[in-house]
Amino acid sequence: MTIGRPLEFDPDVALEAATQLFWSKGYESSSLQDLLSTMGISKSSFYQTFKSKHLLFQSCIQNYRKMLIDSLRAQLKEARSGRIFIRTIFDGVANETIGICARRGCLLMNTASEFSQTDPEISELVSISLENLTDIFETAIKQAQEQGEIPPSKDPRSLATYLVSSMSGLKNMVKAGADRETIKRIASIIQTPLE
Amino acid sequence: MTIGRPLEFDPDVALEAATQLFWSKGYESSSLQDLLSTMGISKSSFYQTFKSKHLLFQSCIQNYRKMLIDSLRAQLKEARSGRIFIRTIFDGVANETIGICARRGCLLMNTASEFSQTDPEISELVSISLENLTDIFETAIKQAQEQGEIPPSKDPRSLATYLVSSMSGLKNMVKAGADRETIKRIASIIQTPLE
DNA sequence: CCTATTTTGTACCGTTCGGTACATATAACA
DNA sequence: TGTTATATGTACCGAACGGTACAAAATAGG
Repeated sequence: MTIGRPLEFDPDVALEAATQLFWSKGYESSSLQDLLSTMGISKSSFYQTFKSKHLLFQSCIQNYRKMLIDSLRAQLKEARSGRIFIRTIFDGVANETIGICARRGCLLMNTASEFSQTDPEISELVSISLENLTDIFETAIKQAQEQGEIPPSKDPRSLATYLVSSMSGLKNMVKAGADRETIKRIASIIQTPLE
Repeated sequence: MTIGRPLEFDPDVALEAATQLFWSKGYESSSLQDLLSTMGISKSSFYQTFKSKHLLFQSCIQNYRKMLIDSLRAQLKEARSGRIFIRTIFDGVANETIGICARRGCLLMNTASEFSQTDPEISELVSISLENLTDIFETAIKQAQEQGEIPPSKDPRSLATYLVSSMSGLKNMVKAGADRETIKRIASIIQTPLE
């Protein structure tokens, strides 16, 4: 057992709460007060455990990255084919126009947009995360090519980065207020280069 | 002649300077001090002429919108065809990876991302501006269809919104740090649904 | 029970935030 | 030359910002 007074909160739960807040409001607009309320801890505990707002944010990005990548990997594994996986992901964005957590985009893309290379550590984290994302799409594309769903002539890596870019744009359209049907139509067109 | 002491600065020049700052740093991260230095005016003049930071921002979006739309319209007019216009626009994004004003994306998309529907007036302004953008792409697509460059079977409006979405994603990839060649490749794939 | 170790509550830090009040300066008009 | 109208300079506002100091509280080991 560790010595000293035990923590009165679960750091993982608090981190997840912070991640959700940053996801919804971005870095600058999430004040320390906002974070403390959302995480349900005091200022002392905050700085004791997470050191600073900036370091917490980095942890949140890592947390989000892991969550996202794990989820996508699981979905790809369960999907009946690489092509279906991609279709499911893109068509699913239309559902982000409704609900309580709607129109918050993707934390990684939001961060890329908010910081745009002004912060080295953040840039590095975002870059790595986006590469992970690209890797998954690339895997899905290669699978689809083996399954004859995508022409083998197409370069998987290029298509994958194209999909990441397109996903970023699509999510930003959601943030801009586009309706469900519009998103569906765009998502459909996005996938035509796969044919 | 107007009565009273004359302005010691050109409001249009100051507005343009503010627009550039908001474009580079976003709304929240552009402090009043930043704005005053960039615009080259005093706090008194600022509030006298522009009322508030928020109202100034709205004016800047209008200013940006006008600038962007006018520029695009002119380019479309000069272009040898609708298809070439689109190609020029998308391939040109690769150049935004270099230079002093690089990686700042598009003020409209940046604003959509930063505010994501939290501010009614801003949302409205962004929506209208994006519609204007879509209109131009739609015009270009229709021209291209008449010129036999794009299959007439494709719906111009859907393709246009797709292009807006794709442009948003592409610019965000630039902000995320993607290199010139990557952007070029993505830009190329983005245009395949036009064939 | 005492000490060592860690967490938490409370008060406080200087800075910056966007915005305002008001006196002063500069112009046109009578 | 006042008078009126507008613009600028200076000082200031309360609130919020992220962050820190330090004492009190709670645990484990001796």
